[in-house]
Amino acid sequence: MSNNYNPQEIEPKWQEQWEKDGLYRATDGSNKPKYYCLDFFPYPSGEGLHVGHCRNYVPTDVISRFKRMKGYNVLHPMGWDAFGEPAEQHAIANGIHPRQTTDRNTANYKRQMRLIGTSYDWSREVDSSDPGYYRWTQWFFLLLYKRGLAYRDMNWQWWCPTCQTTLSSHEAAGGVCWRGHEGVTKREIPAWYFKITAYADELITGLDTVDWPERIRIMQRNWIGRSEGAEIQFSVVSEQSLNKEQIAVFTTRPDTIYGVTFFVLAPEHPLVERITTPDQREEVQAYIAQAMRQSEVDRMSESREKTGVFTGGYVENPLNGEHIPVWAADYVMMGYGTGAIMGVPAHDQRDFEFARKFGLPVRVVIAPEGSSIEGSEMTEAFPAEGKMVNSAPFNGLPSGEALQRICEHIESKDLGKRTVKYRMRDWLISRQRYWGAPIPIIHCPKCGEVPVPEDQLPVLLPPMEDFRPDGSGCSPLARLSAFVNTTCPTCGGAAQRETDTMGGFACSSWYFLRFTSPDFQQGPFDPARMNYWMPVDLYVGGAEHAVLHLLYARFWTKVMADAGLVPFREPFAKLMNQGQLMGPDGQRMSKSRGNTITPDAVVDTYGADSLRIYEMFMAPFDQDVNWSMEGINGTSRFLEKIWRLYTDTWEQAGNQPQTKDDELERKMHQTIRGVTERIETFRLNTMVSTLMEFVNTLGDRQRDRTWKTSTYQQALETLMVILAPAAPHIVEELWQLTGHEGSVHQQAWPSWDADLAREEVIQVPVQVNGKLRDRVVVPADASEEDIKSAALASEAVQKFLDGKPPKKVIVAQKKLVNIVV
RNA sequence: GCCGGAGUGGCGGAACUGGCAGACGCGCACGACUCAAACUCGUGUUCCCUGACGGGAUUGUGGGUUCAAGUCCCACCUUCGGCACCA
Repeated sequence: MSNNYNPQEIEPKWQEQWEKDGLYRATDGSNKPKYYCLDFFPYPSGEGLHVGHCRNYVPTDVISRFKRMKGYNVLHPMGWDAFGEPAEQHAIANGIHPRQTTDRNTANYKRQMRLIGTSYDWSREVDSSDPGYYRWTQWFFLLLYKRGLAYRDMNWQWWCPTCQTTLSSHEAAGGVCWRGHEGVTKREIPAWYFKITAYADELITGLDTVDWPERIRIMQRNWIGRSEGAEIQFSVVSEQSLNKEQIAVFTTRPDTIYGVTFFVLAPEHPLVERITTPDQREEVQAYIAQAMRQSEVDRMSESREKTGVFTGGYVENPLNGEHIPVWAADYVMMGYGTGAIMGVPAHDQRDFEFARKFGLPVRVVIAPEGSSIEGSEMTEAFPAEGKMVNSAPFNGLPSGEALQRICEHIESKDLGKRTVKYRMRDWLISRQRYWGAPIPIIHCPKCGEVPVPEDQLPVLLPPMEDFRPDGSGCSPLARLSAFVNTTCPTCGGAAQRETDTMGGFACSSWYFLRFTSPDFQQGPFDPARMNYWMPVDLYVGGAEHAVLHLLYARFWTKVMADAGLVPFREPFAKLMNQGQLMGPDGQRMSKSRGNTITPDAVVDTYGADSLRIYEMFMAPFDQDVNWSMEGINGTSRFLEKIWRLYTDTWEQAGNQPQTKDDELERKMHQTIRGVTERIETFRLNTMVSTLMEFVNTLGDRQRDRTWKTSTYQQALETLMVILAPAAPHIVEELWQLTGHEGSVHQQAWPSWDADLAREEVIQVPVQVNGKLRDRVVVPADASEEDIKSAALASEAVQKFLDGKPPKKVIVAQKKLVNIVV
């Protein structure tokens, strides 16, 4: 046992052996407790993995290995989110079919994941672009359709001219498509939607039942954007007093209704046309034309200066009968609420800016407690609560109470009602692209929309030579008459297939279920196995999916629960987000910046175990950190030190008489405790430093030549086992070299003895007036009284007492003594 | 603007419920080994004063609570992320 540590030799050897032995297979129907540890479904890009991705895969692997040793039946699967625009875009750019590039990329990802020693159960690998998989994605589409949660609508859509496709509002956030292309615009196209808004409330309340980072839960709540308020009907003032046209506004502040001094319609609002008076027509039309020319993005980014135009029309305030001028202005959005607002400049900052710009009156109806304000003198709106003024029957009430009273009044007079609005829109699922799961719908001239019968699934994505989008607003599939032309499943007449495909987030909204039974043919998953494994116990991935995938998957799960398919309403019990790993230059790693560090390069120089340990050691799991090439030297040295420890001392350590080393034994139990607790709480950086301290202690024994004890040998045995999750290869090799049978990864995790871990003597710091002056050493079982007298007896302490009697002596839980003079 | 996280040595970071600030590692300096270097090992390494003993200061800034504050409270600064005319 004298060869050198050579990770490049031993790592592939063990990876192959583990694979052959099926060491990481999850067992269905075992009576062990289960643990489902899942990584976010990766999209296999052509660039392959860089060390930043390992920040996700290494920790989940450590947890999985640890849980197995703790006696759990662990499901730790991996698969590919293979459909989607990026694969197709790449294929178009390089003239290779996405099937080929996808297969090549997944093979590369898999190779790299093996390279870093992950323990995935590859027998459960799934690929969302495989017909055996997307058959069930289509099946779920039909489930949603049958439950009234999928519908086709003609509407203005977000459109990315680069991707030549429509986008969901989530994917178009900020005017930049989620692939990073700027210039997202709107286009009127029929498209399919999922009615996620039907679950808006439960998507908020469900967040209270899961163990997720607060940050993500807040982001989801904000995204859904629930606001309570009232819809209030204003009637249009017109010559013909019969048949007064009603126009509703949504407001969260019905208490400010007496402060309405103008009324605003979104430029797209259908009423604008009708309410505009002849003398204002020209001006209004010019304004609308100008507003419509700008994309919604420009309208938002321009934000500051308000614009608008008076229509010449008036509406009547339903509470006090006042006639209020109606304006059209683009700070009101057609897509939210009713597309119309009541302008209350005194109590809303946006309305205030608008009023000041156009010289509209500002009427205060809520005064701050104990003072008064004057509309003409205000420099900003007063949005807070206060006391009602200028509000006829409600004057003097606190505004919060007035809000309720006004709502009651409005409801009793049938002028409106309390409602809840959400910022979140329905989920646009149509993509006018090739590389996705075809939407399983047939358009029949006689029967209308007809779902493809389940026994005819999957609707196969047909092979195509040229699948470039043509800008027609239709998917390239529309050019394939053999695909499009079919017969209606209901009437048997000639009909056409839907040619849109589903966006990739459909595929990833249920994949975690497929892993429980990837071979199942009678449904998307085997109910028995799904019941055993689900929900996911630990879900780990980047925070960038906070409102996309994580919201969609929760939505689908709730639909499945309502359909009786699954017995839970939240799929991911615990979620964690790894911190980002930046390049050495502090920039996000990317090929174009040239700062990418690949696991291949690192494994080649240092080995996978060094990489794994460094990934954990460099920073807390959820913290952003820069890669450092010097830093990894340290973890590499750590493993070499361990290797030498065994090669130098193992053989003789095994032949020692039964001599004990109490201090080392204590350190060993403390280490087992430390490592166990730190893995369980995901503090993997300090788990590594705990192991380093232990190895340093063993190194001290070797150097001092005090290592020839049976305790030392026990310590070496223990070290292999507790290091196994973090550095699986070196430990497996040592396990074999030290003459053990089987795999170290199948050993039981050791327990610690609290008595043996306890120190016999303790060092108690002594402070005088809060400043450290001395430390006294006392037996661990000393009473507080003993500690106190030992502290007072200290020479250094006496010096600072300067003969004066202590005013107060505090002995804090045997941890510290503070003497106050 | 609003919401959330984070500010600790030259660097990454540690400090569980308020109780020895700087664990562990990197880097650096000196020493041992070597003809020499690398590796390895040892010693030191927050800053200031001191030859030393020793002392003082110190967790972004300012205040507060407490016997005791990196940790709790208030205000502010910086920085990173999210949202951003959502009525």
